[in-house]
Amino acid sequence: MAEADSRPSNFIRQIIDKDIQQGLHTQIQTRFPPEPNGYLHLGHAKSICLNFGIAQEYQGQCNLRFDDTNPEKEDIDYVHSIQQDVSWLGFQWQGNVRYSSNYFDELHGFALELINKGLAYVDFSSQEIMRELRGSLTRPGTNSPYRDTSVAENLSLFEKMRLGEFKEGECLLRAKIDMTSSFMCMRDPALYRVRFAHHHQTGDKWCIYPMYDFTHCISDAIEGITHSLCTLEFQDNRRLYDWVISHISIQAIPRQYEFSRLNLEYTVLSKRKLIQLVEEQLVNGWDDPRMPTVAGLRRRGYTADSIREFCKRIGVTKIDNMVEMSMLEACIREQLNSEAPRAMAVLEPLKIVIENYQDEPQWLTAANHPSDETMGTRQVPFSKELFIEIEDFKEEANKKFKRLVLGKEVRLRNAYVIKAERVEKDAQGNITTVYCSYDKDTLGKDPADGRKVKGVIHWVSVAHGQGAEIRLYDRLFTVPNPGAAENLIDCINPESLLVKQGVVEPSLVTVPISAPIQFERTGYFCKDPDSSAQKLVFNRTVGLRDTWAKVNPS
RNA sequence: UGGGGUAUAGCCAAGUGGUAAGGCAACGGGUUUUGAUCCCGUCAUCGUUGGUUCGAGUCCAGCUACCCCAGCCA
Repeated sequence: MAEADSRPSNFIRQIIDKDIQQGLHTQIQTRFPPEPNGYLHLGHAKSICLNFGIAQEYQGQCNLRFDDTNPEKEDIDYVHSIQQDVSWLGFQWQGNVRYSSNYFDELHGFALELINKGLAYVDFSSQEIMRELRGSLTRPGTNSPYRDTSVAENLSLFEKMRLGEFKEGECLLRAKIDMTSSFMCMRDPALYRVRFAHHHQTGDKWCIYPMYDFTHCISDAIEGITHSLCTLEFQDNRRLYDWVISHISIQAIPRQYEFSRLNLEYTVLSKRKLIQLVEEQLVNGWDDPRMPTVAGLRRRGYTADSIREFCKRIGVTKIDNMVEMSMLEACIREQLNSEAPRAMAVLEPLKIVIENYQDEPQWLTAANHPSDETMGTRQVPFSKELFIEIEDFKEEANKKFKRLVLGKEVRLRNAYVIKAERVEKDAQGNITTVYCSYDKDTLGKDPADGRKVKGVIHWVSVAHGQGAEIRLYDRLFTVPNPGAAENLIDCINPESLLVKQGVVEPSLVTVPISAPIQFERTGYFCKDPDSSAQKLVFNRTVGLRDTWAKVNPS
């Protein structure tokens, strides 16, 4: 892939350039901070490419940090899959994997500092009361009756929280900021809540867990993060991020910058909705090839290169966006066009018999790539009985149809020119066999008499072909923006997965799992992990660009 | 009706006061034993109104549209 790329330009890099120019930093430090509550998807890939990409470019470092402050939603399986996906995408984090939970002791200490400064208090208001006192977007909030509890009392209360003396929901630690702020997140936000939950990293050590807004900025500061990059919905939270950092005793001053999250047509990129798809079994797990997850795309046949290229092409801005699927597809097609060896496979077989071919089967030589000779050749068996695609034959057709037509000629890819002589049909009138003749002087050359053969079709020898299950994927949803729909299930595309029982040339039996391959005239495929010695299974990664389908929709 | 943000082509996106990059898509044409690839060509005055300036996508003001915020989620 064209990696000889010019350095991407975006507003974040411009900020960093300026910071460096002003001598603010000697080294750039970023972080990728997923919550381990699901698999990584393309939206995360965008963030990963941004954060790790910036670190690479500026000779800095990027940390991988699990933002694991909510044990009820998180799971160790996710921390494993996330590490695997980041590595697969081609990035290496600095040192060990970090966890926000690594800092629970320090976080606790900073909470005590805020209490001691009279900037945090324990509130026993019910959730309903608290919501009422918070006010609304246009109406200021009202101070809680617990707001003026003494420091000593708060210290004691918070310690009791930590010791498990209060029930979940009974109380929480809040920052004392401003109940009239126009930033809702500044109206005395929660800092710690009580949760008697087992944590995948800290076990049962804690029964109080810090909130995101309190944790993230401090974790950034502890790790020496210089530029903390997140998505647009955290813009308001930046005020709280800065407030926390400036009211505790910590040296580093990380700065938060926000960019717009990725939206892709005909899919969803929200962890909540992806979890729904998996849990309600609308797809076959997180790595279902229809999923926009890194695991799903990988199984589908997308390469890490192509995903990185995609992230480069979509850019980084603060503009709400909806990227077309064609952008993603162009990235994988570009790479696979140059790298995938070619082969022949018939998805919906129709038998043809070449009546004047009386020889034994012969092995023809076929190029593995039309323009890259270094990819070599392979042998393809040719015999009297072959399979071609059902859609590649018509009894009659206009001249625009460049395939096999009764009484006309067509080129068999890598082989001879044949002519359809007659058809055989079953009782229902379906064509069962097409009888043909071949021109034995057309192997590797045009007919000597100068007649032109317009079309080329692919084929597989009946006797040598191997049966294969071929899975064709289409968009998961029927609407461009399923995320905006009332009900996700209503817009699931019932034809997002079509299974064909096809036949493939023998060379495909031995291709490794997940290696890319182009089925000529059909698309790019890869062998699925479901394949076994008894059963071949191929996934279609993406079809070939098809201008014929556009002028001739079936 | 409060606050925070954003508006450049069908989509993504450069542009940082000097006369609108690039990619995707689309549409023409050429090559082709993949209706693929490849090659050539076509495709915008910058949400809107006004102002400043010799000169405005870039600066200023008003207007409009869209997104985010009232979790003990992140």
